[in-house]
Amino acid sequence: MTTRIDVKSQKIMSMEPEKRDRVINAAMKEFSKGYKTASTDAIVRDAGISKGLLFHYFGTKEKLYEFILWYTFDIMESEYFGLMNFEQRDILERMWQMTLLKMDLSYKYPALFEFIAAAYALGKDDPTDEFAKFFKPKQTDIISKIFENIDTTLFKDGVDPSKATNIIWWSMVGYSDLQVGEVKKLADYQKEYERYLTEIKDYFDIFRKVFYK
Amino acid sequence: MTTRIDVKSQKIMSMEPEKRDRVINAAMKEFSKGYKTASTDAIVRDAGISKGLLFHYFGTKEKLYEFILWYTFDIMESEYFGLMNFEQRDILERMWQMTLLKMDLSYKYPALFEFIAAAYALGKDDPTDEFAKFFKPKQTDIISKIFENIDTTLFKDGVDPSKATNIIWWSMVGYSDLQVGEVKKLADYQKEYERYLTEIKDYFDIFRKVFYK
Amino acid sequence: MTTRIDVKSQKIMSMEPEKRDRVINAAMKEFSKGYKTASTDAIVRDAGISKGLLFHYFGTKEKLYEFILWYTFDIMESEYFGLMNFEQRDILERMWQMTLLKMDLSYKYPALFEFIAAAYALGKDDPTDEFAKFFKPKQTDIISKIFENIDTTLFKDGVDPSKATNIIWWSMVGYSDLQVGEVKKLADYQKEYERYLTEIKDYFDIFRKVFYK
Amino acid sequence: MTTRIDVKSQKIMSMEPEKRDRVINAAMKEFSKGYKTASTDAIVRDAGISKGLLFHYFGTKEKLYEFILWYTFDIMESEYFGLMNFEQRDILERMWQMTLLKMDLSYKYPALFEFIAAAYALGKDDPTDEFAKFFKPKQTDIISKIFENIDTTLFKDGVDPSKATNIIWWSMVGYSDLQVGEVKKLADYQKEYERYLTEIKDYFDIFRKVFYK
DNA sequence: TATGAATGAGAGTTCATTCAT
DNA sequence: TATGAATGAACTCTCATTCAT
Repeated sequence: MTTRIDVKSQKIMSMEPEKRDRVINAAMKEFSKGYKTASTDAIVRDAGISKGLLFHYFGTKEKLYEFILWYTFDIMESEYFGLMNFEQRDILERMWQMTLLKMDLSYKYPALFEFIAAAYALGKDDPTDEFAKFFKPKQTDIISKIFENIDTTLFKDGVDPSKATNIIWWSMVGYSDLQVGEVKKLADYQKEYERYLTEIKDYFDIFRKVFYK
Repeated sequence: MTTRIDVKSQKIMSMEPEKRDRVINAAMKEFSKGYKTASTDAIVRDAGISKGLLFHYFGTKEKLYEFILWYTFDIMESEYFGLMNFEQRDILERMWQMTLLKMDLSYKYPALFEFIAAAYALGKDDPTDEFAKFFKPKQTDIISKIFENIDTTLFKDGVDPSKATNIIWWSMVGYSDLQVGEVKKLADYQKEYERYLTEIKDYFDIFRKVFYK
Repeated sequence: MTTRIDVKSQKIMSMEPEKRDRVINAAMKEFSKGYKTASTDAIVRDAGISKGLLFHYFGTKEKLYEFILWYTFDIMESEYFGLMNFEQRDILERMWQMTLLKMDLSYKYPALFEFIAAAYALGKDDPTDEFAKFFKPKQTDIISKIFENIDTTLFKDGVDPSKATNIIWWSMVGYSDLQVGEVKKLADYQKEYERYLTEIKDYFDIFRKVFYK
Repeated sequence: MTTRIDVKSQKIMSMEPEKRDRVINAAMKEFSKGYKTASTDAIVRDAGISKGLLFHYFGTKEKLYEFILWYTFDIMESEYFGLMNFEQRDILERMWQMTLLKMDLSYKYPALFEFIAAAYALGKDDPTDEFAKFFKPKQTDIISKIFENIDTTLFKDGVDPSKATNIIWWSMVGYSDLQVGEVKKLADYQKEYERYLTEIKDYFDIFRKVFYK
């Protein structure tokens, strides 16, 4: 299937929400190891449900994976890109928003970005190639929207705004990857939240200074 | 085992070089999917050897993986970091060197950087956790060496050289990831080589303009 | 491992008893061919279970073998040596008891003594060498207990009781080996039970006549 | 095949005798572990020849095993049973001869009796069932010849000569098994030779005393 | 819904056997 | 003869999936 799944209409949605969240988080965490490496046994153990129930709701491991993929995508749309204010034409302000939203999401779905990273790194591991066929381009669309309609007049003359924007983006990604590596437990994260924020702000200050008029 | 393997003294080294390269490249390519997903059947098919021979030389899938890990590391040491001129204290020049070296390596070992990326992304998938225990820190050491003893006087006042350096690094990584995604066949690569080089040079020009005095 | 396994606490003990017995008897029978020759396929076919289930309960062929080894040992302790009356100081009476107990065991576990014989003959085939390390010496201890504290005054003067005892023991073993070779099916065994008993009694009569005062 | 092999006319006999003996002894030793467990690699390593050569001479592992089986049988016929003096009607004298012959054979072919014991214990392991079909009955024939035409008048009245003979036989077997277990190295064997002989003589003295008039 | 014992196709691994040299 | 690298069928073991309860 290449078509997008309607996450809301899936069987799993009839499951009691608290239990459902356990399943989704367990699956997200386990699939961060890659599709094949992920064990359905580990998922049910972590979620505290039986093997049979998992398959009652999802049918196959592949469908479960697909569900998590689109569920993740929905979250990204509604709680990440959807919350962004694209009226803001200052790309640095726009990205600062993103940073805040991303940090909130990391807090809410601890395995979210690790899962997405694994899904990216392992396009070939994706059995249906669903990710490559639809997800990746879609993600790219959204990302390009981030770069659309920005106020290029803010940039110094002689600085290509598109390349400068890439640099800003890659730096955010790079910093964020560092963080993902460091952050393992929620507790740590809470303690470090402020420190991370300050540090990111420093980078934005640099960008403002060197790229902007 | 946490100890480094002496790649040169492995059984496989007694194999006829042309065949050996086929095996190594096939394994590198297949393991880019992640350890578990990689199929020994696919490796032997791709390398044009029998199942038995693969296991005659490597014993287990895990040992084969470990070999590729350290083989990769050796390449990186001798043909990447080892060839860098650390006398060059201008960080932009230093990174320009790296870029050229990296492009040559991509050309020689088509699956090299994809394999490394997968090994990074899937630390948990690494059965021996060899990568986490030794490889990653070692890589980090090398990377930090890249940032050592650079000429900070070249930077504009008010630009933190360490953060600026990070930005340059992340941008290179980001650009390189884009490329890895695009480049699939050797033919394409050769055609695009010049274009990539020009584009990277543009980024370096920007960095020089905005970060340097 | 050299340590003894607690047979009662093994996973297999949670299996439904009737099925468990089928598995144990099938394994005992198959391992009578020697560890390597024994096929897990044959065991599951004979026991009427699936491949997966066997490995669910035992993990590896080796652990299954080890289990059977110690299970056998437990039987021998509790249903053979444990039931002997060592108060009886007349060695011929003592061995007569043993003979009866052994015949009952053969009846209950058809492959028991064949398995033990194979385990003895193939110490080198024992992958863990468990048998050599612990089982054999232990068996020897028990056997020596059989020869302890016997009433040597019953023997004629000029007959070394220790050597006479050895002769009795070896004769029992020899006769028993003959029987094991002959007995294949339970049906036969039942028919022949009485005949065997009478014949053994004849040998004991001889021993009594020639060795005792 | 159920037919006996003519050992002398086998391809291997054209091999240089010294090398041939190395092969035969290595095979005998290795097959003492049982047919399946025995490794052709171990045999060629031990014999100091190449894999190819072994298969050049024997074709298959099974044929090698069969050869060793019949070679063993030939030895037993020509250097054991063939050397016995069946004119001697005193069963104790007859068995004393056997003991001496057997000890000499153990000395000459260190793995001979271990191999035979394994072949006996593992009739089922014998892939062709050659042993069960022909070898075992033949052996039994020879053994029964040992018990034929003996002077029963030497036995005390009231002692069944046939049963007494069995007792003597089983005792010899039992003692011999003990020895096989103990004797591992040739050096040891030489040292212990005299001691073994004396001990066996003691047993024969007992038999003479208790069974004979 | 909910369980988890049971299944079997598929993957890794071994080793007798072949064959180019 | 003699070699040993190479082969592939057969074996052990794994894990997504099913199904009786």
